[in-house]
Amino acid sequence: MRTKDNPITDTQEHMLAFIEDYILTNSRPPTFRDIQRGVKISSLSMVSHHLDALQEAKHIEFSEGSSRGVWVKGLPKPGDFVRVPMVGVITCDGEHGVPTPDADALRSADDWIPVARSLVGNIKPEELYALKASGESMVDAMINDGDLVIMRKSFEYKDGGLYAVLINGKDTTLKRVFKEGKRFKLKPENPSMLPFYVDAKNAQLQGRVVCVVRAM
Amino acid sequence: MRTKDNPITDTQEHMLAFIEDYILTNSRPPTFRDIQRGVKISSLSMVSHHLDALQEAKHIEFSEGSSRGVWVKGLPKPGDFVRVPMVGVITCDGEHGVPTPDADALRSADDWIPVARSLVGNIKPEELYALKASGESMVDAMINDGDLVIMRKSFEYKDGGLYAVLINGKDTTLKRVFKEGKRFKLKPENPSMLPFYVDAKNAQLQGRVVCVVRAM
DNA sequence: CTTGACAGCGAACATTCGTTCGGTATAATC
DNA sequence: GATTATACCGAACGAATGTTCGCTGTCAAG
Repeated sequence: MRTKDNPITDTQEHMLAFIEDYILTNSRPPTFRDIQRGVKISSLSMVSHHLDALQEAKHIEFSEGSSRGVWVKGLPKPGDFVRVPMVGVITCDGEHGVPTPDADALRSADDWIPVARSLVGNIKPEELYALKASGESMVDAMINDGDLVIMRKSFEYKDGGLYAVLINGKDTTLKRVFKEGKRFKLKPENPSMLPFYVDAKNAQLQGRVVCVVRAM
Repeated sequence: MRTKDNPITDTQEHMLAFIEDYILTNSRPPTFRDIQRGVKISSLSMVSHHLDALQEAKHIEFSEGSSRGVWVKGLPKPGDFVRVPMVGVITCDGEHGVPTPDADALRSADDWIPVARSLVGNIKPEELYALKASGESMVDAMINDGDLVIMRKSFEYKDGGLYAVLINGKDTTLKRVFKEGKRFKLKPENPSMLPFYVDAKNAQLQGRVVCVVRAM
């Protein structure tokens, strides 16, 4: 952490590491006395003094308020993320019922996927939900079996976009969608599968793909 | 937020929203008096009373310590994420120099991508860095132009994995790698491109792809 | 050796913060 | 109307927390 621009002592480096660790563990900043105990600093005024030095060196910052106001710069903040409820699995190949979750279902979801806000922009969290993609039908759209797909419930329709489509009010599938007159063309993005068509009145676009995440 | 299991009053709902908003804004929990001011609660003891009710209803939780110990359940915590430094662009098609960042470069990176820890497992943050993929050569490996690729610096080599390969000590490219005798086969995952070969002693595997993220 | 600068120490202080408790208003019950 | 229960208020208390300040030790310059 020590750079030529901002030389800090070993003790201050230890303090920095302790504060970071404390925040990561306890989800709130430590008090001065927590730091004193944790880094074995003899005097409380020394803690204050070293914190001043660390602030001078731009390694930490303080909140206006008084207690527990220290923060390690660059550490992820709760506001950097959106909790996206993991709602279920969506089959790309076949059609299975994955209803759009209503507000209550979203709130009571057990699985949450934290997604960086920078990935989804300024969308309200209630607008988002996550599905695990199943099947091979979207491989040409770069969506693989097992990928996590972040969906947005409301959107402007754009021809050729990726949508979760509810068909006949009971089956949902992930497809690339084109509007052709009064019907939708649902196109699996896999050369071995053929597109199929549904009447617009029987198809409901439940969500639009805004983000794809794949662990390997 | 109100459910049949845990009915809470309107005031308590407001408190919950306020606390969540406060944490998201200030990166630390509010004090009782912050809540009192924010939700316009007449008495401090009422704040305490309502917080008890909210804890009873399993909507919030308290830390052991005393001050600023309230947390809204389910809210993302700093420890849920790893900061991954955004190091640069890696070309899939051609070869361009993207050195593996050393520890100092990682620490001083300006761009950080927060990645859910659940995606990268228990890897130490220092092991990770992020690159933006450029080019079309990996489309069959589900990596598209513009995708964010999370790399791990140390790894067990597995034949056929995706790696950032440093060639002749100066050019780096993202390829699927196979070992064939004393040389590596670097295979672009694009049917229109041919694999090519480099001597193992001239190729260094800098990192392995552990996660791919794509905003749409 | 003396002096001065400075880091470090520890106690004391002022503010913040969570908790408690007696009193008051409101409303339902008898 | 009297009684009881409940919600509510506000002040006060004690523990916590950040800040300050005088004292001590160390070490180098004079």
